[in-house]
Amino acid sequence: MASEEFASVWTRPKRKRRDQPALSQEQIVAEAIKLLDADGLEALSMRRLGAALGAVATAVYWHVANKEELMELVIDHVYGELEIAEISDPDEWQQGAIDFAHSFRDMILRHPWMGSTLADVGVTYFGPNVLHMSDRMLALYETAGFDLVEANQASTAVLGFVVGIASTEAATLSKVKRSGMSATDWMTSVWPAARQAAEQFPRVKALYAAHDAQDAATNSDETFNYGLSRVLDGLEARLATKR
Amino acid sequence: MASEEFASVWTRPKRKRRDQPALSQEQIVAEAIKLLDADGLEALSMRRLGAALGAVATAVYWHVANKEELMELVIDHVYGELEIAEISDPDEWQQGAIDFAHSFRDMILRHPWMGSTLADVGVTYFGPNVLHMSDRMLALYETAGFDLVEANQASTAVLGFVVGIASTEAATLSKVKRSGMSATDWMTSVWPAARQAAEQFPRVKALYAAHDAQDAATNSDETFNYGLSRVLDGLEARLATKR
DNA sequence: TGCAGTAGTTGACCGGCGTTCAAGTCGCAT
DNA sequence: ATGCGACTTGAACGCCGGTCAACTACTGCA
Repeated sequence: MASEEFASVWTRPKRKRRDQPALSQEQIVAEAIKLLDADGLEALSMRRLGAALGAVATAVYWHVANKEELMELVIDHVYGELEIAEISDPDEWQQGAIDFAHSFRDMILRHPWMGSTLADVGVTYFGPNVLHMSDRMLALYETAGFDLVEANQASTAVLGFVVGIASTEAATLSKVKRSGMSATDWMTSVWPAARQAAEQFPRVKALYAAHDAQDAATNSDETFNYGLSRVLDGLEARLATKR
Repeated sequence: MASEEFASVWTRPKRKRRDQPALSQEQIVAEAIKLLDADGLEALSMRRLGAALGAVATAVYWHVANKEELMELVIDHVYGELEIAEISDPDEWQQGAIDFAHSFRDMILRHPWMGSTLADVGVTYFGPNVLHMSDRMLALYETAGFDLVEANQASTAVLGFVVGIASTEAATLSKVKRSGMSATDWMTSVWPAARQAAEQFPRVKALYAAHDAQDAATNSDETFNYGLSRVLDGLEARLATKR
C-alpha cells in the first residue's frame, strides 16, 4: 500500500527506461542539428552530443553506427524542411522552381554547416526525404514539359546552381559567426584587407570600389535572384523549342 | 686541395641548410596536394605531411601558421591550374566561358577533395591566383557586353553552377576511390540499394529504370554540358536585351 | 517466484589529431 | 670565439572517433 505506492514512485522512472529509453535516434538527430546550428560543423563531436543529451558519448553508438551515418540522418532530416509546390498547370513551373530554389537556399542559410556537408552528399545518399524531394522536383519539371531524362538534367542544373551559390554564402555566414562580430562589423574589419589584396587586379578593384562594405552584404539576394532568373530563362527557351 | 675539396664535399649539404632550408612553403604546399590527391581530405594531417617531407610535424609550423592557412595556400595553388582565355571579340565570350567552366570542372575532378573544401572558400580568401581568376572572369563577361556589376553577377552564376555540379560529382568520385573498387564495380554494388530505396518514388524509380548502372556513370558529362548550355543561353538572352 | 536473456548505458582505453613550447642544432656576422 | 637568428626537434596537452568488456534495469519464460 503506502510502501507499495512509494515503491512505485521510485520505480516509475526506471519503468520508463524500457517504454521510452533515454535516447532515441530522432532525439539524437534533433540534438545534433541543434549543436550544429549553434556552433558549426567542427563543434559537433560524439562526446559533446552525448553530453548535450545528458548521457555519455558511447551511448550514442547504440542508436547510430558512427558519425558518418549520423550525418546522413541529419542531412535527410534537414531535407524535410524543404517545400516544393505540387503544380498541374505547366505555366506555373517557373514560380514553382523559384519557390523551391529559395526554399533550398533559405535552408542552407539557416544551417550554414549544410553548405560544407552538402558537397559530400552527391548521388549516394538515399534518405526518404532526399528521395522525396528528388521525386517532387522531377514532377515539377515534367509538368513544365520536359521528358523524364531531361527533367533530371534540368533540375540538376538548377539545384547545382543553388547549392554552389548558397554554399558560398553559407561559408561567409559561418566565418562571421565564428568571429563573434556582427555581420557589418565583420565586413568592415575584412574590407581593408580585401581592397589591398585587390590592388593589382583592376576589375576586382573597381568592383570593390563600386560597392562599399555596407551593401556588399546586401547584394547577395540580388546576385542569387539574377543567376536563378538566367538559368530559368535558359530552360524556358529550351522548352519553347519543344512546343 | 684534396682535403679541401673533400671537406667541401662534406660541408656542402650543411651549407645548403642556410641557402635552402630543408623545408619551404612551396614544397610543403606541393606535398600537401600530393597527399590530398592520393588519399583524400581526411588523410592530410600535419604529422603525415611532416613525415612525407622527411621531417616532423612541428617543423611544418615554422613555415605555415596552422592547418587552415595551409589549406588556403593549397587552394590558391590549385587555382593556378585554371585556364581562361583572353578574348577581345564579344562573339567569342560563350566559347571562353565554356572553356573556363570545363577547366574548372576538370580541376575539381582532378582534385576531388577540392569539392568539399571549396564551399569554405566563399568571398573571404584573397590568394593571388584566386583574385587573378576573378579578374579574368570579369574581363571575359565585360567583353561579352555586361557592365562590371552585372559581369560579376553573371560570372558568379556560372561559377556557382560549376561548383555545385562538380562538387557533387567529386563527392561520388571520392567515395568510389575510398571503396577501393573500380568505378563500374562500385556502381554495380550501389545500384541495388539505390533501386530499392527508390521503390516508393515513381519518378526516381523510372529514372533509374531508364538507365542502367553502366551509363549512369557516363551521363555526368552530358548533364554538366546541358546545364551549362542553359545558363549561357540565359545570359545570352539577357545580353540581347542590351544591344 | 526466480532465472535467463536482452536492450540500453557506462567507463576504460586505443591511436591519432592540431597545436604549443622549451630546448636544441647549425651557419653566419661580429 | 661568441652570440644571434633561422630552422628543427621532442615532449606534452586536450580533444577526437571508435571499440569493448562490464554493468543496469527491465522482459518473458519456467
